[in-house]
Amino acid sequence: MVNSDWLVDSLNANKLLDWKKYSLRKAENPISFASVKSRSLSLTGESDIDVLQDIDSDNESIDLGLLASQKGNQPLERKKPMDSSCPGFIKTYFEHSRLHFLSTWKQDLVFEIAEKIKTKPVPKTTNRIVFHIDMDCFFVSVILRKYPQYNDKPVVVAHSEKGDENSTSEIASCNYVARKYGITNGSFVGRAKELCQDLVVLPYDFEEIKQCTTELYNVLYENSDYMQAISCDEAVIDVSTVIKDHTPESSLEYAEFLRTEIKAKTGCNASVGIGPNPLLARLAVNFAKPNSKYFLDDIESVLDTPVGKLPGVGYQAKKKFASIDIHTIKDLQTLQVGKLKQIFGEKNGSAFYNIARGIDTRTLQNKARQTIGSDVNWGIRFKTQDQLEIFMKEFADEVFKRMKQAGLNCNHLTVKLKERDYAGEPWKFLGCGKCKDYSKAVNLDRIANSGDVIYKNSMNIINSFKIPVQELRGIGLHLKENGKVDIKQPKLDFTKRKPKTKVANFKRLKVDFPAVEVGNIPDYLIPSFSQIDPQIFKLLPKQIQKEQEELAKLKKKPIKKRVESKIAVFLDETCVKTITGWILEWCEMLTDIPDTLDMKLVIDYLHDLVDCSDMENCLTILQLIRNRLIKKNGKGPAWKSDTFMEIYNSVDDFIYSKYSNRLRLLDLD
DNA sequence: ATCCTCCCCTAC
DNA sequence: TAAGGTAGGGGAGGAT
Ligand SMILES: Nc1ccn([C@H]2C[C@H](O)[C@@H](COP(=O)(O)OP(=O)(O)OP(=O)(O)O)O2)c(=O)n1
Ligand SMILES: [Mg+2]
Ligand SMILES: [Mg+2]
Repeated sequence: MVNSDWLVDSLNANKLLDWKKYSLRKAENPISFASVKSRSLSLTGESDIDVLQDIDSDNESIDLGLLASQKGNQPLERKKPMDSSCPGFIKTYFEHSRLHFLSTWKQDLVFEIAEKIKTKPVPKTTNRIVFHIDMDCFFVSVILRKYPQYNDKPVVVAHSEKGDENSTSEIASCNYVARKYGITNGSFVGRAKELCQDLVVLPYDFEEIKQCTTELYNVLYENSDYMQAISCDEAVIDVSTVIKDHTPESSLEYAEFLRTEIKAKTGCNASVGIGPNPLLARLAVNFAKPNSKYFLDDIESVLDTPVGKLPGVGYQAKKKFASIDIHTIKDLQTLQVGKLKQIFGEKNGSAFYNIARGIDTRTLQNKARQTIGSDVNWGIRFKTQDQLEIFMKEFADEVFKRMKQAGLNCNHLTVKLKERDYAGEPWKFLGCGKCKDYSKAVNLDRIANSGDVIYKNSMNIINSFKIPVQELRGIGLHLKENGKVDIKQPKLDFTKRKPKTKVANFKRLKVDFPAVEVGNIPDYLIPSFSQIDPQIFKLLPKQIQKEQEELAKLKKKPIKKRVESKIAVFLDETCVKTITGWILEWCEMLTDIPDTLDMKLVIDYLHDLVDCSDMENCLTILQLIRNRLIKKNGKGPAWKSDTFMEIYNSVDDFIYSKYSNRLRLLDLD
């Protein structure tokens, strides 16, 4: 029941358009799929957009961003809207984002069911009876319990309190009365108000919703053989043995029993689709709604169903089908596999082929998540780099927090960016509008062990795109475990490069830590001194040798810390400080051109800092080295300045190779 | 051929 | 005012 209006809107003018013009434009310039590739979609005639954009860049953008800066006009001023340039934005944003709740709830449910279900036997895969249960207009049903006077009114749930005519607030859920007016989940309040003057807009009640979900899930879990969590208002259950007699009547009767239970526990209506597999059960629930049940054991009985109703057929696929004159399941059945694959690709092609025939062999599963990430594509407005950095610090901390919570040890970071691709303000209040999308990933070379590691790497990636901060409209941070990457020795000491460490070892980290074989702590976990190449060790200045031996004794402690936190701690500031100390002592002790191996160690270390995006420390150390090797007045032995320049140039080259940025000597001041 | 990176699409 | 998130599947096209 998802509506794609906003997507179309955002791809278009990104402006607050008069609704009538809006509808006209849509009617006159239908989207043509055939000619364009999705990346460069220009959906309507350019001239229209330009004209309309001009109209409101005059009256709207002035209106929106009014700051309370003028001193004289306190009563009249409008507050600056809370956007990403305000510290603390992230928190408020996620507290109010229904889609954030939807996603996190889903993850929680999948996790909970996955744990609980281990005690139940895995059902057979033949002769199944599968129920797909979905609450009717869930968010609305929940809030209507508090407002029974609106039961028979057209009702939606949205943030818009006043529900005024040009509200760009999105409707999370609308009841079936409202649907008669053409309102759908995902439409905008303003538009919905136009379609229906009497529309009642009610607020979210996330607490109550969560409560209902718990009740729903309890009923389903207790009364089924097996279960797959789908969302906060939806689940699939296997009832093949619960229902003894595999007749439609028995199934329907059992469905009615579940619906009654759910109604009793939640006060809300559930609908049930019944089928021999999850696909047909899913299709059946469409026919069951609202407030009923439907038995569907053969796709042939619903061949008139529009292809758009099929799972996996969304906005884009629907357009593709329309463009080749395929409208119903029956139409779809006429297409050969080859044709489908040609249009939708290998996998999707054969998926659609099977769906059209009601074929679905999937079993019910609650798969553990593999990635964790977050996106903010609303309210992203920066004027300065500082604002961006403050935001990113909060964002990185948030994502790191979630990573810990999820129990993942991620070593791979993806940053997603949206860059404004229109003039002025977008159509939706603080929306991202039509954007160019970018993403870039890095291997962290270590498990992300602090918000700071994520922050630094993110900033490097963001900066490498060279998008003016004012143009940013969306930011995403995503983490995963990249088992294919060789986990290198944390290279923050003067250690010889460690040969590749096997993935298997890395994987054990989170499950069975620290039970690693060989009777040793795995060496990729510890900046280990025992593994320093003895030859290199000998070459180190005496002072350093001694310190290393001392430090080696301390090294066992961090392990405990890791066990507790379940997160590997590879580096911390004290570690960097210690090594910086060694380097500086070494600088001061020099009496002649340094040993090449010592040079290499120092340079490697600085490269490592660059590698883990710790530019700050890298530059600081460079600066400290320079201060020790080059006098302010420029005098001093040539070999000293040569030594510094060799280090400096090497680091500069390395940074350039990685980020296409040149250091300037000025940066060190 | 197969893999990798940067996307795009879908569902709720 | 308004809160357009998130995870997984998969494809295009270049690298290997
Ligand atoms: N674009 C959307 C779609 C859904 N939801 C939320 C609100 C819905 O109530 C809930 C469940 O989604 P459904 O697709 O099941 O839709 P409803 O339950 O609202 O209606 P239906 O009776 O069609 O299931 O998810 C949302 O916030 N935004
Ligand atoms: Mg529902
Ligand atoms: Mg649902």
